[in-house]
Amino acid sequence: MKKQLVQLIQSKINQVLKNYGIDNNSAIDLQIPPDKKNGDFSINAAMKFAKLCKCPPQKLAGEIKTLLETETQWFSKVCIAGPGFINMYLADAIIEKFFNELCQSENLLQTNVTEIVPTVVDYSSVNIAKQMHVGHLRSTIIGDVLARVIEALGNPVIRQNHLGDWGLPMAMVIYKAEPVVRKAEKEGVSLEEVLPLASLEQLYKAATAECKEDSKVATACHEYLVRLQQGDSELLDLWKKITRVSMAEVYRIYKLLNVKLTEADERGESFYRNMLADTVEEIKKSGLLKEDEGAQCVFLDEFKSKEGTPLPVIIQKSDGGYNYATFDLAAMRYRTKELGAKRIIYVTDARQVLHFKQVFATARATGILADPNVSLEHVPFGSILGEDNKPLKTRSGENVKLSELLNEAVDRAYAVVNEKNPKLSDEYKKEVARMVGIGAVKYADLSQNRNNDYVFSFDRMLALNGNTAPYLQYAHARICSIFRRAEKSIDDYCAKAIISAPEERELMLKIMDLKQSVVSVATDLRPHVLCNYLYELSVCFSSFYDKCSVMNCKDEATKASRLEICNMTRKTLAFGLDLLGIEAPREM
RNA sequence: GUGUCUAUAGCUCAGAUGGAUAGAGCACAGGAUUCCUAAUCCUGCGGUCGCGUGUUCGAAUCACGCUAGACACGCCA
Repeated sequence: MKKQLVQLIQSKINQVLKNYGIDNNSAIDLQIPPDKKNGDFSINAAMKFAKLCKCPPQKLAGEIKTLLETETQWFSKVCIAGPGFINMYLADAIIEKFFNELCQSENLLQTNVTEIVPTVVDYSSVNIAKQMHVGHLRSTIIGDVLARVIEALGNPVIRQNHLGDWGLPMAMVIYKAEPVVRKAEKEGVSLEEVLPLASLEQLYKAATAECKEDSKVATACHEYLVRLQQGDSELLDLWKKITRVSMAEVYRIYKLLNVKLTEADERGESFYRNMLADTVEEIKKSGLLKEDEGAQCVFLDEFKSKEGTPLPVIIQKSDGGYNYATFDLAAMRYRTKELGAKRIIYVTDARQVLHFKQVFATARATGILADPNVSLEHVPFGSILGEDNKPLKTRSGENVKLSELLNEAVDRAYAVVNEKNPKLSDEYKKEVARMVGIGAVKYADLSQNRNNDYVFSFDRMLALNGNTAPYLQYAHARICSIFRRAEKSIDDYCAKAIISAPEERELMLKIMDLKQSVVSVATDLRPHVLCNYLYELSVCFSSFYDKCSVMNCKDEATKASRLEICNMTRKTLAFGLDLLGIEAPREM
């Protein structure tokens, strides 16, 4: 509806501007006035163009208004307010018309794909032999939402999990784990049993400590690294086993989090290990590679450190090894060349902004991108803080394990479900607790502008009121409850929607506004815009629920219409929540 | 030292690309249930948009300066 409306208004404005000899090409911004009394939509074009036309904004607004008023099937009222705003009140019939069209549509987004952009989303990026902790939460869930949203708009999305699965830390773990693996093999015990991720992490920590104290261990680990890099088959075999054991646990958490990453998306650092030398060669061809203090570096003018000294991007270390910049460059080359990416999105914490600025600039300057027009976008996010406003840690100063945090959320959610709806079966309560608890953690994160740090609080995220997952889920469950009462199938209900109350009208308009927020998330990569929309939708629904009874509605046509409005609300909510990777129970 | 980000109601936060009287939730005060889940709804209270200068018909939003905080700045990722 909005698209047609914009076109209509645009043509009217252009008609007026033509009289002033102005050819307008800029798009108008159709706004929703903050106060509903000022209409359904408003434009400020008269003020914008007043200067160009050398004409007072009020006069210009009047001329536009006169033209708009002729469109009686669209508007019930058009008026001028304030310094020259044009406020438009839609006719109920036009809302009904477009709403019913949406009801018939297969796709809630009514996408007509014009431009397909193959997109790589690089997120989660867990490390092998380390348990997931809070630090992994944001990348994992924000990246997952972005991938889902961009995909929903019709673009092919390639998820990439850039695992930390190579280098010295891995050599150290292999060094320590080798005897354990051998023993298990001899005894025929499953590796996951004797060497779960937690104990792998212990081995890594032990190795780090030993390397510091004992230079023999450090040397041994370094030898393992060299053997690994040379492709020693025994060590590669161990490496592979450790990776699988480690990732098995990660996938348990992905599943709990409802995150779509799979083994097919794994492209860790190890994947690029044989492309690094080539990448360096390619960079060398650009003539930008310079040796400095023994390391191979690229210096770019836009990056200066203190006192204006140049800031390098280190491509190859003085010992011949590579570090993360080179892996990222090799990955960019692979993604543009082999995966055909036109857009690459990196979801990492805000501390890496400089790194990505440098790596992006290096990639463009050295010409290693197969497609120089590829859009490279870093999506930074702030930290999760504890009550003390410092990065969230346990009392002993350790990182908080993600599995423990999620378990606590589910436990707390269970307590609430148990209190609020004790009649449910225990099995179902557990199911609801999982959806609500996990949903709450995810929603609390996603609903915040990702740029900022936020303080983690179970109490706030599990609140039943306000902008929280349980509030949205409750709205969804209430709708399902109505359909159970009405004994109608919620999955294929269909009726004509008509407006008989202001709450219905507002809810219908809100439902039709879904696409705008989804498009905004795909463009600006800020999931909280969608959260905000879903919250407002739920508020509209709750208000409707209160004022417009469905079951006690005597008029059959109105009742059927309200059921349809409920149906569309539920579909929209469920769809939006699914884009956020959050499940919505039908009863809670 | 240089750079990036942040500062909006008592608290937690929306308001990017300039527009109407700056919005929500929590908290606080009051009200609503013979009726679909009250896990709800409605009303009220609450603001020098960190400070200052500038640009503009118009600034929370843009520019410059200042203050406070977080983070980053060569061989970790």
